Amino acid sequence: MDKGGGLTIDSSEIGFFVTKPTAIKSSFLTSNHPKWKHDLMDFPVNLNCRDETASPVPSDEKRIDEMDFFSDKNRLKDFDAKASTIDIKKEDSHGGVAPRLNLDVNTGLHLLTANNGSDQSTVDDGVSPNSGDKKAKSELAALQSELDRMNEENQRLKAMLSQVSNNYNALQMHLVTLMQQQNRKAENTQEHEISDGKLEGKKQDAGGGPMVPRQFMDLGPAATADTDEPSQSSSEGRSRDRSGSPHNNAVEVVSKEYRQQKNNSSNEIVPFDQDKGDFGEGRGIGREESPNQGWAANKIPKLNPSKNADQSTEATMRKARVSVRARSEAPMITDGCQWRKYGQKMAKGNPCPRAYYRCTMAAGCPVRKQVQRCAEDRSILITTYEGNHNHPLPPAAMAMASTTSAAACMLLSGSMSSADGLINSNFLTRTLLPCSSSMATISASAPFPTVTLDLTHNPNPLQFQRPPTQFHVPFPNQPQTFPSQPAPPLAQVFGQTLYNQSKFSGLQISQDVEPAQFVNQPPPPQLHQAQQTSFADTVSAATAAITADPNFTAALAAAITSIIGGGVRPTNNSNGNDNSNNNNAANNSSGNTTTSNNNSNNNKLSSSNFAGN
DNA sequence: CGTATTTGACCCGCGC
DNA sequence: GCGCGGGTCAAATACG
Repeated sequence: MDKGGGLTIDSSEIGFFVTKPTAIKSSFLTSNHPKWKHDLMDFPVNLNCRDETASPVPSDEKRIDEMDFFSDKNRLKDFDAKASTIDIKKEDSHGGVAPRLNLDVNTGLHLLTANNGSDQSTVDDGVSPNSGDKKAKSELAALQSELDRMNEENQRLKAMLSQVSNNYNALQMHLVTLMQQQNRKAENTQEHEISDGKLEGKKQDAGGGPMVPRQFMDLGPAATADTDEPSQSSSEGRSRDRSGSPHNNAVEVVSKEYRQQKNNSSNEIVPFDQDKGDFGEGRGIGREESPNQGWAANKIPKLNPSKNADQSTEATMRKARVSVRARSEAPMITDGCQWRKYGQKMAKGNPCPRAYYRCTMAAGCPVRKQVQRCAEDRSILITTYEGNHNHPLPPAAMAMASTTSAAACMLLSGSMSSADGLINSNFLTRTLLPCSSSMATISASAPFPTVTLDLTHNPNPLQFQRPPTQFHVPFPNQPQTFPSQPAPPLAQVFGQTLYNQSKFSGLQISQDVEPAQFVNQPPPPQLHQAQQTSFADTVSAATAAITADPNFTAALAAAITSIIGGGVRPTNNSNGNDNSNNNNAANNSSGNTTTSNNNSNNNKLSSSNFAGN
C-alpha cells in the first residue's frame, strides 16, 4: 500500500483494520499535522492523497491547496463554496495559475486519478460559462455523494472496529480478573498446604476454575507456574530435544528455557513478582520473551508425546521470531549484546549469506539471532531474534531485548489468545508501533510467526537525531544508557514503545520499572494528562488508556509521535540515509558486541560476510 | 596462546 | 525413501 500511486484509494487505508490476517502491514497514516491527526480516524483517505504529490503541478501550490482542502473534511462537504473561494484566491495571487489549481482540487476529489485533463477544462469552464458551471456542480454533487458514502462506510467500519476492540478489551480485562483470582486461589492453596498439608485436592480446586484464562492466554507451560526454579524433572521431561543427538548443548538450553518459560507463566499472573533472583531487567526481558524460545527448542514438541494442547502452544511460542529490518552498512546492528557467530549459510532465494549468532553474554543463553541482507535491497539488514536471555542485560541491550520480547509477546497474544486472528493481528499491528508508519508487519503465514519491525521506512528521521536521553528507557538502575552515543540505537525507540505497550497486552511484564500497571489498575484514558507527564508515565498511561478506548489508538499514535519525534513527516525521502546513519552511529559507539561490528572490523566483516559472497 | 571466525559436515524436518 | 533446505556443530583457521 505504501507503493500505492497517486491518489488511488487503497482499501487498507480506507479502513486499515480490513486487512488480511496473515500478513498485515501497519498502515498508520501518520501525519503530525494536527488536522490530520484529528481526521485520522474519520477520513484516512485524505492522508494518502496528501502524502503523495507526484503531480507535475508545482509542489508549493498543490500542497497548500491540498492541505487546506483535505485538512478539514467539512470543507469537502461544502465544496461548492470553498472551491470558488480557492479559485479567487489563487487568481489573485498567481494569476494564470488558477486552472492548475482547480485541477488539483478536482483531482483530490476524484481520489482516483492523479491527473485528469477533463477536470481542467471543466473547471476552466466553470469560471466563466454557466453550462460548465452546472457541469462542474453536478460533478461535485456526485463527488460529494460519493464522499458521503465513503464516510458512511468508514463510520460503519469504525463502529465495527470499535465493537471488536471493545469485545477484545473486555475479554482481556476479564482474563486478567480471572488470572488474579487464580493467583489468589493459588496463594490460598499454598497457605493451606503449609498449614494442613492438604495439597492435592486444593490444587485441583484451585486449578479447576481458572482453566479458561490459562487456556486462553497461555504463553507457556503453566503446569508448574509457581516455581521459581522448576524442578529438573518436570522441565527436562518436557524439553526433550534431540535426546539422542549429540547436541547436548541444545538440550541444556532447552531445559533452561523451559524453566524460564514456567516462570513466565507464573509471572504473567503475578505482575508484581519481579524479585525472583538477580536477573533484574534482563530477567524481566526473559520473562516477557517467553514465547521466544531458542532456535533448537523448535523441535521439542515432536519428541514430547504428552500434552498436545500445551505442546502446540509451546511450539507456537518457541517459533515466534522478531525480525528487525534496518538500513545499515554495518554487518550487524548493535543491540548491546555479545554475539558469537557460529554458522553461516546460504539461504535459498537470497544471494547474501545468512549468519547465525548466539548470545555469549552468559553461558547457555539460548538467544540466537540471524543476520542477513535483504535480497532486494542489500542496504537493508534483517536481524531476526529468537529466544530469551537468561542473564542480566546491559543497558544497551535492554532496548532491543524489550523490543523483540514485547513484539513476540504481542504477536503471540494476538495469534494465540483468540481465534480471531484478524482482530488480534490488527490490534497488534495498531499497538505495536503506533508512532510509526508501516513499521510493524505481522506474518502468520511464515513457518514461524514473525513480527517484522521495519525501520527502513522511518516516518520521522528526526527522532533519531535527538539526544539519547529523549528516548532513554527509564530503568532505575541504568542511569546512563548511551551517554556518548550521537544517536540512540534504533531499538531504543521501539523498545520503549513495545515494552510499554506489551503491558496492556496483558502479558507478563515484570521489569523493575513500573510494576505492570495494566493488570491491577489501568489508568484512565486521559491523553492530555499523559502528554504532560514524563515519558514513561506518558506511555504507560497511554497504553493503559488504549485498553479502555480502542479509538484512542490514533490519538496515542499522535501523542507518542509528538513526544518521541516531535513530529512526523509524511514524506520519507531520506529515511534510508537517516536510518543508516543512525545504525552506524550505534555501531560505532557500542563496545558490547564482540563480533566485528566495531569500527575497525566493519569493513572487513562486511565484505567477507555479505559482499564477498 | 587464547579467542573468535570460518566452513564443511552433519542433523533434522518437511515435501514429494 | 529421497532430496532439499534450515540450523547447528566443531575442526581448522585467523587474529590480536
